[in-house]
Amino acid sequence: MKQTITALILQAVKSLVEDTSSLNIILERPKSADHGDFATNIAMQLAKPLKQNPRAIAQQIIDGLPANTVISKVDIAGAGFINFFVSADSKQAIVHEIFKSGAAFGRNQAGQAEKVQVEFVSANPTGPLHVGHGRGAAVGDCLCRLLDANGWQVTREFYYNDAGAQIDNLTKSVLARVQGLSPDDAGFPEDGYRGDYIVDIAEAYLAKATITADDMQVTASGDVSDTDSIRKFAVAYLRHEQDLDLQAFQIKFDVFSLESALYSEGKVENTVQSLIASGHTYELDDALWLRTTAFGDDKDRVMRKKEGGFTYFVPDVAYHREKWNRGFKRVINEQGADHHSTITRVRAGLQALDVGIPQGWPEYVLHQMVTVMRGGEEVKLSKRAGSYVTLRDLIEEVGCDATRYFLAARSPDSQLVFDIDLARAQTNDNPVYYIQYAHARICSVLTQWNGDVTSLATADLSPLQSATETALMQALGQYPEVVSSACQALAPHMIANYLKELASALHSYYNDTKFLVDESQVKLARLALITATRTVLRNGLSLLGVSAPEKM
RNA sequence: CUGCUCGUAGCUCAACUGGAUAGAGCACCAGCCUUCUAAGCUGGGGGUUACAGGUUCGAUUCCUGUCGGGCAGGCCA
Repeated sequence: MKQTITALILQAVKSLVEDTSSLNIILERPKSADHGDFATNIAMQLAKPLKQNPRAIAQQIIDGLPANTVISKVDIAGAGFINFFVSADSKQAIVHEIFKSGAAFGRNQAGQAEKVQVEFVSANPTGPLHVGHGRGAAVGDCLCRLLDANGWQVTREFYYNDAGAQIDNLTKSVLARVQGLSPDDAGFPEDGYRGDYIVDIAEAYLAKATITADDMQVTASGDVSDTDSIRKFAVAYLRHEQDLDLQAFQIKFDVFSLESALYSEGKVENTVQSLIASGHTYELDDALWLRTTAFGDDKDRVMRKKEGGFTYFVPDVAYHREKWNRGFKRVINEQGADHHSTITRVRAGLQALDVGIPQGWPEYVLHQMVTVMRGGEEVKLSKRAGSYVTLRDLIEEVGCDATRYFLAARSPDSQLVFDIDLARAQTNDNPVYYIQYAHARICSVLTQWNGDVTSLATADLSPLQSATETALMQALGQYPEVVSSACQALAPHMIANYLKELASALHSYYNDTKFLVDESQVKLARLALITATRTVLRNGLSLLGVSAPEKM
């Protein structure tokens, strides 16, 4: 529809301008129904080069429009907008189209089945997942679903930082608990993790428990001085806990990558050697530096410390080189905004490898912090103090659907306030129910009709003429565009906003019009329309990973 | 101090990436169930889009500055 009208405008403009190649005809959907179904600002764009009044140009364009059956009326409005009113037939056609495509309606092939990897969550195995991880999980998973709907071949990946200082800290903390120490006792690690889950780990360790996580199985030795066993057990224990968190959130990963594997397989050392060979490093003060300033960083960064270990961004670079070598021409990292300073460093390291990795690779989607409120006060997220809201608690309190929706329905780059009392007390007022309710209402009507839904595919739609019906059909027609632009902007929240609008159009229709009327032709047309709406609600909700219940 | 980011109704958030009279939900007021689910609908009040300039036919959106919040700025991760 949009393309058809754009082509018509282009035809008309060609009679006014010789060179149309630089012209970008923008067709948008006006907010107000008075302004038609589509509008273009092309006349205003042309006003300057043609040195004419925009409204006069608009009139010339209208006069030059080829004959067609799509447009029923054209207006000039405001400073020179051209408003197009689409004929009723053309609007109704969307219903048939949805019946034809079904679950595939809204999907496109823009990605051309190319590989894309999305890394998200990637929490350190030092504690259960909290709300902040939940936001990353919800946004990341929706991004994957969006990319899939846009024809990409998606790999979901979780990266474990299971090497380094924080794991040492975890080990020390568990060791202290195993030896019967409490955080207030002398000898408990100063920066140790104080949460109760450390006690759970210690008890399981002493009970010689066996833990299965992803691809590994670990049995505790129970030896109170065996730090190596404690380390392995603690990491496995927490990975298992995180698996359960993700399971409760209905998120599955295709690949788990381990930082420790990068070391044991020599890939970190390899990357360092490559960087040295490329000539972008130098020795200073007994340390090895990478000249990241050559790639846009504000200062050079240490790679190998004086004492010998590598700094954290070195394995990060090695890891991303691996991603590149695995054939991902497109990689998206979904992370908390507190990691933004690593972006420059990782990209600089990859550039310095001189292996043809593009400058803006990988892409990043950063989400801002989640502030948790309880009892009108902010709950500080402190892993050390052990005072924080776990993702699993949240899911148990407000449900998986509501939690996912709440965390994905907002633009990632604005801060999010998660009021636990509100989410718990007003479960029924959560916007997700508004959308699901629309779906359940449609299901209920169809159940009472008790006819063959597939037969509606060929229903005569000409009775659909009212304002609420027109508004609903227009909303349905927008869905494919929303799927496309949400993917381009890497903005899953656009889907959530769209679904709210679609649900609103359905509820208005429901209250305004009775569907199960005596007159058969009218009844079938209306049922066809709401069935098409149900399909789009389902398709949209599935992009968010939210269920579409038939009863509520 | 420097960089990134955000600032929209009392609160939580939108605004199709520069469009027309800035929209929803909570909360407040007034209506709508003998009719398909009232977890809904209709109407009303509530705004100098933090502030000051600039760019242009047109700015919540882009640029500059100021103020305010968040996050970074380790040979920590």
